[in-house]
Amino acid sequence: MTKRFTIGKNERLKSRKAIDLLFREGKRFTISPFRVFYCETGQVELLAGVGVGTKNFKKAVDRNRIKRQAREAWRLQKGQLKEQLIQNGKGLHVFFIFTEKSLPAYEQVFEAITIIIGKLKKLVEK
RNA sequence: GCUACAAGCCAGGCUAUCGUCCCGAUGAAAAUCGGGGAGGAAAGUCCGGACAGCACAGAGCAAAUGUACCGGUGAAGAGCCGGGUCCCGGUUGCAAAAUACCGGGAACAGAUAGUGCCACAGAAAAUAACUGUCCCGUCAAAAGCGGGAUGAGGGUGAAAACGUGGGGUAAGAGCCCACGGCGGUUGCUAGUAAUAGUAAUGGCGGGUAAACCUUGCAUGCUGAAAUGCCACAUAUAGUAUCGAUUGAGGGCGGCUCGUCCGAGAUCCGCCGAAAGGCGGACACGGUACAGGGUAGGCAGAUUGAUCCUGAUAGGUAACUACCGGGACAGAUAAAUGAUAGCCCACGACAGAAUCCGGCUUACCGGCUUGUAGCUUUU
RNA sequence: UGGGGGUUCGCCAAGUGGUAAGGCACCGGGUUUUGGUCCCGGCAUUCAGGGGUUCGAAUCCCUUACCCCCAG
Repeated sequence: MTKRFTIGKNERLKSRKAIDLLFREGKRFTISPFRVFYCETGQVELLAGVGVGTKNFKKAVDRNRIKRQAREAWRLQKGQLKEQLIQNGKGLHVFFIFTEKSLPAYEQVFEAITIIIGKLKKLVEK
């Protein structure tokens, strides 16, 4: 119960192969600053990753900041989605890509992740 | 105390909760506990290395690229320190082009090795020609014409054939002389040297080498996604060629020696009377090509020419030697974040990816030291 | 990580040391009853920014900024 807000090594999308597969064959949708790729898997797991393009943000500091904000928002809100997956016996790979060109506020990112998780929950339910 | 400049240092702090990467301990595991976790520029990639692979395992020449006052320093450099020469600015002073002091700058080898270029203007942009001046001839004389001498007088221009004065001459010219300027050669003195001073000698034919170039020196090429190992995986593995001697010729970073490959010939086997023709298999190993598979892990890889600091010694200094103390992240889709509170100067530029030494650029503000100026007090 | 190229008027661009071509667009005038077409004229004081070499830089050199491309 206390370890719900984690984002450790085994909860991140790490394999290059899995990411390539996700981009090639996964489904996708766009919600304000993010484009989301997702793909259901057989094992019970929930892996996530974040990316920011060099084209929109030239400075590494800005890219790191957005990735950290997105990861923080995901960490705090993914609990319910994971419980649902465990109940249904499904797994899910998710990848976020930031598409805006200006630096966002943290609240903006947090709200966007809330909406995305709501949508993912509906998709899992089907 | 204030202002300006230069150099160096710091780069918000603390507490709580949640979260993250690495290391250690406990544990069968899950996990828990403890410790550590971006910079002065981590950046640009402008230089120099370390390290690794390939080539050569050699020598010489050429090309290409870079570089260029001298000495030192350092692993090395286009870095740093010191010195020289030239240029610019300031101060003192009646006066500072050359001379005193202070500060700043310099891609400061060569223009008498050669080639090219120098718009417009100007007679002419480097060799002359044109115009002019003077002499002679022609002619009664002048002009004109012809022959000869001469070289800066010719409005320009960024730049005009060492400058000024005198002599000299038919007219002139460094043609000669005096003073001054510039650079060459030789000698002496000082200095490690660049160079400076001085004497003699023989000159004074613009600029541009960040135009080509010449001279000296340096450099093999490619970069950690390099590279090595293990596991998985095709495949009881496809094609070509090699694993005897000589050798036209060809390749090896361009060339030569050198070295490697090599049609053909020789050799062996078969056919054939001979000439000649065909073949040198399989297996194993090497090389090249085609196709297929894998794309996980470990090493490289984070302590090294290390950095900071104190004392001593050497040195003008950069720096060096030695002794003592302290510090140093290590991921592999990639770690430092979020929330709340308090304090203050209200927080800039900005995020490691193989590692070091420099340079350059970005930067809110604060502190220290030095120099100069102004003001106050003694 | 390593390498290559570019930046000239509002847009497309030429210009390889000597007054910065040209087209489109724009502005003014003419022709026409009006508009279009056509004709004439105008439009770069800073050639991405800074510094240097040169008598003289868009051009040569150094440096900074931005943009594009390539290899794996």
